[in-house]
Amino acid sequence: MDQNKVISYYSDRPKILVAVDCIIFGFDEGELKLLLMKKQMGSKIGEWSLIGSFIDPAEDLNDGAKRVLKECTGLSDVYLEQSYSYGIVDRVPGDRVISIGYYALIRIDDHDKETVKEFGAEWFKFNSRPALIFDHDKMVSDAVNKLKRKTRNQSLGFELLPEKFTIPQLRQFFEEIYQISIDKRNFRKKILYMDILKKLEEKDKANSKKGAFLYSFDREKYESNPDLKALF
Amino acid sequence: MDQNKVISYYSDRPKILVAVDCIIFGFDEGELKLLLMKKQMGSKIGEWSLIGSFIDPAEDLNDGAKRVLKECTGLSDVYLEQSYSYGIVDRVPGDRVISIGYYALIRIDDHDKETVKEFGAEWFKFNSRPALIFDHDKMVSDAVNKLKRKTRNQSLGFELLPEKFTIPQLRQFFEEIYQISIDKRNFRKKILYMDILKKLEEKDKANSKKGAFLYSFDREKYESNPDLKALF
DNA sequence: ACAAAAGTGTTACGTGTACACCCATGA
DNA sequence: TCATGGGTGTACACGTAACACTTTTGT
Repeated sequence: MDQNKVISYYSDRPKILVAVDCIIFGFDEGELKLLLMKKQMGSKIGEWSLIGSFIDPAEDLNDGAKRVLKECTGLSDVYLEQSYSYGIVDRVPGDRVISIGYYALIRIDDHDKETVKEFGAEWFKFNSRPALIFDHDKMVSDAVNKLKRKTRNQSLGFELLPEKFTIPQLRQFFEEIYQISIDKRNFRKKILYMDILKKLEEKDKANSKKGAFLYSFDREKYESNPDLKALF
Repeated sequence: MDQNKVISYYSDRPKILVAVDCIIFGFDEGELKLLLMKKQMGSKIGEWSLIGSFIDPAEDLNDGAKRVLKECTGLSDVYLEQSYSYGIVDRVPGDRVISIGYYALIRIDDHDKETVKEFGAEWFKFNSRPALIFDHDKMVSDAVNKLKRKTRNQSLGFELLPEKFTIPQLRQFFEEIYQISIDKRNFRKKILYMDILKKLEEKDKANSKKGAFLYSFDREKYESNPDLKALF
């Protein structure tokens, strides 16, 4: 028996269309945002949808999601994670398409606004986004739930914020994601106690005359103490 | 424009084989167990593998996973949840197969031992399971991580335990899943305080002369207080 | 009578939460 | 000088963790 030869055993089995859809989050002007586009082909042309693509048989799932992200934002080094797979037979009318959802977190400042525009994509405030085609609304809500869990247990929030941010900004970020209000004294106390922020010498005076000190996320310190559980 | 007609738009796109693989957990004799089978077709015949199947284009993903579970255990009303999707191009040598992992929790007492035997499946202690084919070991470790998280935040443990169980058994269950030891006084105090267990009049004398009272999970009470976070 | 597991309470400590005032600055 | 957001400290309540002895009963 030739154990090392690689043969196809399943070439006769029925195959299925596989797609990835990206739930792309951003954070800007104190609000959670979502990148969407108008559907340009197939059914439901002109309606709003997540940004996705079919997967080529020669392409890894993850690579497919990265490709989509690169195509529509120009970015390639962003936080990207698989969220959930959607496999109801008639989720896309007329074709059997399984879709794997990926959610991405990007700093809105960083990305290439031209690419987005050319691509026909648009940023929406999360709380006033349009209804989406197919099961994409479900995909979004699943992804935002993962985002909530992850921003709480891991350092994920920092992927959405700019490199330099103030503590009030960071607090606002959590307040927005969770739709709650957080005591500013306790928040500052805890986040500084965690010792995962680097205080910079600069101040950001965009929001007040006094100005708030800027901080940056200290990834090294974080690695040795990855527990953000009790922030609020 | 005929908006209601359902047409196939993507029939020319390349398709991919899609499979589901089930990570089936049980709990018995104080130990976490895993149901595995010897591969019977394709490559790697005779090596241990998760129990899976290809998905038919006319079958929902979830239904495929349910079908697999029914075929190998005879059970259809069990806890079953999607865990993660695996899509590296060469994960299965010779064919492009995307696999969606599902993990199931079953009460070992309940299931049909004959069906399992006929199917060629076998229960392994989690800690002394054999190496698995392809990326199935990764699938198992991803699933057990989800299991840990879920048994902590939700009531999931009760899906693995028998209908009636003692408090020492329940504690042993958590100790096994997390590989830690838990103070029995504190554990009892907390779990009873949560008020999600019904105390029965029977005792289980299997493990001691004195006997331990049996309890059952009170799903109704749980629904109104689904917070198990602080058990240990 | 003894071995083996079940069952029970109290205390010390740390963490979370609530809360009000001063500071710096630009207009 | 005043309006605005930034920044600070303390007291109390609560939950967690540590810990040792008694009870029951089959052999």
